[in-house]
Amino acid sequence: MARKPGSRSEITGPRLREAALRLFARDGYAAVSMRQIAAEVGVQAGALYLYTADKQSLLADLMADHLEALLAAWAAEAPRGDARARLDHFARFHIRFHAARADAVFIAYMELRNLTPENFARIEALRRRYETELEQILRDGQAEGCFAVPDTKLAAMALIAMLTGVNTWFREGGRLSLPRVEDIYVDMVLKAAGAGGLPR
Amino acid sequence: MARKPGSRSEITGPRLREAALRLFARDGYAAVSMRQIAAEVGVQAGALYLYTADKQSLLADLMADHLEALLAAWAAEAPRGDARARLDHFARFHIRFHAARADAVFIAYMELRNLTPENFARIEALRRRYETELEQILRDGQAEGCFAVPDTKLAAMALIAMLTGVNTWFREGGRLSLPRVEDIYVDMVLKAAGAGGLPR
DNA sequence: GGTTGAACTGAACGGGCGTTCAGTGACAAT
DNA sequence: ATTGTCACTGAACGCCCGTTCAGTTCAACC
Repeated sequence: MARKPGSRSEITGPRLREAALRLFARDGYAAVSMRQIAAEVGVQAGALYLYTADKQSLLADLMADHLEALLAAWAAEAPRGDARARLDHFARFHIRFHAARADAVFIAYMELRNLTPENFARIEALRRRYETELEQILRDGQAEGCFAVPDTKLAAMALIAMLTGVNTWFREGGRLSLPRVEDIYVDMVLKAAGAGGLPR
Repeated sequence: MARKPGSRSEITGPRLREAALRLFARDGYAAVSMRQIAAEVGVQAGALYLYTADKQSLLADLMADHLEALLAAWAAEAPRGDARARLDHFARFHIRFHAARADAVFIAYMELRNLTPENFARIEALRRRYETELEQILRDGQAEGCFAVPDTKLAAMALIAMLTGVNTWFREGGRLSLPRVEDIYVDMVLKAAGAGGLPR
């Protein structure tokens, strides 16, 4: 037996990426073997190398794709208006987007140290572009006088850490719905920025 | 050659733990071999098993020791006074304690999935005890009427995520001193809790 | 100074790792 | 019906893994 009946690269390729994403998120990059991934795909390990150069670039590509999708999704929303409204929008967008892709988010935050220096630089640049989006909102709000933030760079990182933290505990079907969680976090984010909370 | 001159268990034991802590933090539990740790200690791999039952409990013990030290240190500070003052104190304590033990903090947050279920339960219980400390402050402040938090449980996790995020970027000798960072974060934490910021 | 036991070595165990590659069966085009 | 190529197998490569253990050497005590 060599080629499997019905096998096609447009199917196996995506399946490889899905399996790798799920397993890397669950067990960690270093703890997952190519043979495990192959078993999940339903293929022998050697066949994976038709779809990725090696294990390292499989990880790097998953991370880069996630961050590029994040930036593209944010660019597509392109909120206008005053800084307060844009910060509200950013917080909701961040929670929603990250909740929908928990595995990719987890990998993008946990597996940075398993990247080669070149791949790390590529990924880190993407992450920084996203942070800058938030920092720009904070700077604008500071200029408009509607925020009171001691340091926009620190505040940007603090708020992103807070928002991303949702992923560590949020589970669909839990005590709170996602829109309710968004409300609560938007309230805290706006207050932390000195823009008052959500109207109650 | 068998026993090394000058070797003593009171020395090798701690050295094993220090090496494991540093290497686990830098490369991740799964990516570090017992032989690497042994080389760092200056000993053959087999000798490590005089000091730890296996690799897994080496990790679990490092994490448990860290969290127990955290709880003990917080208990020792035992702040009194109104909720606002205690929240201020908590934020400063958290940043200071975590900045001083970056490696242990990193491991305690990143290596949870490498624990056996029994060890995970042990560690998770310790972490939850710490979260409860903060939540109690928030509940007290809510009762006193000096905080305005939509959900104390979520707020506790949000604030801890924000405070722990300092460790991802803070480096001694950078743009901001640690006391200055504490001030900035205390301001954001108090505001997020609805208690106004730091007086300026 | 002989004895005891703690501290450690070095080799071995069975197994899994990432990656390569010659071979092979299934499909599409002719 | 034949051909060509695509998708995949299965075995192999050299290497490293966590852990065990018989043997060796040093330090301390009597």
